[in-house]
Amino acid sequence: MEPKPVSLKELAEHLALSPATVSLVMNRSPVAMSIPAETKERIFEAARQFKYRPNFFARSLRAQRSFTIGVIVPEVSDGYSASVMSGVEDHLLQEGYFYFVVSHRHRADLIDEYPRLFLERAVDGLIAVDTPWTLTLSVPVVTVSGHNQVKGVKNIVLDHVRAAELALRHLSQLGHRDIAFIKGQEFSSDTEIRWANIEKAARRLNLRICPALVSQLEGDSPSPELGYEATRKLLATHKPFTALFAFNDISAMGAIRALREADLRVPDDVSVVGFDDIQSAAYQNPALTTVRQPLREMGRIAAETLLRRIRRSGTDLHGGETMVEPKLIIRETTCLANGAGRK
Amino acid sequence: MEPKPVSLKELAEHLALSPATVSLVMNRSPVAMSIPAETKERIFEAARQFKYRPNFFARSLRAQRSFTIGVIVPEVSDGYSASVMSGVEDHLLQEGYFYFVVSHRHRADLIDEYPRLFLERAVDGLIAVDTPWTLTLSVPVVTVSGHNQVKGVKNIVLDHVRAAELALRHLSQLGHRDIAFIKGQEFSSDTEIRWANIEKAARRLNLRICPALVSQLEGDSPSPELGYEATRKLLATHKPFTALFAFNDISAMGAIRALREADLRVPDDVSVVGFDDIQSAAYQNPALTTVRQPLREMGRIAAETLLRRIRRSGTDLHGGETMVEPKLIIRETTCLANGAGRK
DNA sequence: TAATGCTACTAAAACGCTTTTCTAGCGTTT
DNA sequence: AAACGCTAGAAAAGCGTTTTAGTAGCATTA
Repeated sequence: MEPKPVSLKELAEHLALSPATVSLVMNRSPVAMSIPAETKERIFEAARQFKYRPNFFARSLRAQRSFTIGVIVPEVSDGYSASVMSGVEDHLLQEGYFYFVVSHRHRADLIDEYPRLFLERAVDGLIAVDTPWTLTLSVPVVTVSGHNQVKGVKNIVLDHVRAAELALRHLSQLGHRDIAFIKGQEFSSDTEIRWANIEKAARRLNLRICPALVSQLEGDSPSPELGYEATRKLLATHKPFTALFAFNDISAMGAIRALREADLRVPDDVSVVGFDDIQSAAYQNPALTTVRQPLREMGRIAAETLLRRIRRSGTDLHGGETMVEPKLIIRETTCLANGAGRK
Repeated sequence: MEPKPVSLKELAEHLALSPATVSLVMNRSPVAMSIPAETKERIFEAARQFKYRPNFFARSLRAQRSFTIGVIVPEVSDGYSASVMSGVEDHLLQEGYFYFVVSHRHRADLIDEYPRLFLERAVDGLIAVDTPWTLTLSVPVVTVSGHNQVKGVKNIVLDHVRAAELALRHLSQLGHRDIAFIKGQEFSSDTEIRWANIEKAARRLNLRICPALVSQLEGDSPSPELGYEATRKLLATHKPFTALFAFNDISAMGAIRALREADLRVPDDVSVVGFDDIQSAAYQNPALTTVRQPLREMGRIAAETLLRRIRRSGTDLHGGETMVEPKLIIRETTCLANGAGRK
């Protein structure tokens, strides 16, 4: 049990100095220049001895700064958000900031309410991960995978042009022509841009996208179940395909299970490409070929960007994007398209 | 952009009342009983109109309460911690609390320092997840999977007796006698108790544990790589085994890969049992048989327990445990032991 | 008629810090 | 000797609340 904390006033009293002097010295204020080294040493020594810690609220109340930021994600226990948070944390703690986390679970009312609550808690800024963002707040905001151009809000995004290109070129080079797709949920902020770029890349590569071979994730559970369902629908059309590009690794896992249940071998009958490269992707059986997003890196960049904006508050609050590059990780779920059709 | 927030004093001025009155009414203090309903209505109306929000720091400074708790985990992006946090968050936000998260990544210095930082930030309590805990602090502490009996600290734990029993009885009933084990890392707080109970359960079931068939996770990466390495060591002994009980699902995934590479089929040649039942366990290929921990539930219980303690601060701060029950989830990685040996 | 009680509020302290402005005492310059 | 400048620190305001202890004015009671 730590002893009852000592206040600045008590410390000053013990030193026979005024609180002002002690505060000035402790904060290494330029005003304390004229205080002789000997006195300063006495103060530091006493602070050490009594384990003096400035009261956080008193300090924040004065300074109107909390050294706290808010992070809003769809769901903490989702691997995507968690990876980003890990990067955010890296940078933030190192800079003396703490952060609050909230999960909105795609409920529109919470997406609206939580930023307000953050503001009430006087956060110095906030980071929205994979969350549709439309507000301009009185504190800096940075998004990860936000695609709205909101005044003053900076988006950290993946280079989706390149991501689509990487995946489709890979499949195309393996000889795949009949490619099925699983799009993300409506509410997922990457869904739209990702799909638009897939269409563009397909056109460039002369691949035809068959509408019957496009399925979509539905529901907001972060489990592979959704990919499983989406793939069952694809299978139900009885339209043959030799490759499947899933919205993320989680849904790719569900897809593989659905394919297996339909007696289709992966990759021999159907090649599968995931997205994200989460931890367990490499340890799937077979190991998942996927487009890696540098999620942790994106979190770190978001945190850096946010702190920079907090520090030079006022200046350069123009929005815009910072792009990071995807990388194709080829593992075992893709191979040459053999005879085209099946069944 | 929200308008500049209005203070209590300004609001009072506008109403031609004193700040005290407004505060009393806003907080529904019993002292405000004598204020006529009409005046109260005026106050509420003005508050609504000006979007009055009490300044968080000023309030906390006065009340010495922050409505914030600290959560310390080994690593946010690890599925185990994330699931627990999800449960913690559920309860906390609903009760008007926010929480800070920090990851110590098994660095002893951080395990020491972060609680101090939390205290500086004036958290009302804290939750330690899968983290060795020895401190008695001035605020309530609850652990998830902590096994030290620390004065005043409540541990939320799994019923490890039953967990070991469930897994070993299952394997035993399938005819397995040569069972290999992967223990957790030294630093993982469940490692010791889990292993002790496995030994006990084995004795009860008349299973002999061969020391050569006991491997251990090493390193602090949260990836399946560690289970892969541990299994390679097991394989290197050339001692035959027909079943493997891994420390968690992640390491089970690595184990399965190592077995496959050694041309061993799962489950035909070796049955594998995991632990935790993380999201993707059901979607492994083959789907993982595992001992489910109700992680989210444990998080919720931890949060509830903590808030209860914060509220009746002072009373009943005795430690002790709250136990939750595991459940065996039988999927596809276990089957009857065929001919005993192999190779 | 004086004491009592109620109603509808207010005054003021306190929470613990930061920061600007001020000052007493001393030595130095002109 | 008056003016100035420096050193070493102190005083005090202010951040925005909460809360305890009043109090002015009126009606009721003894």
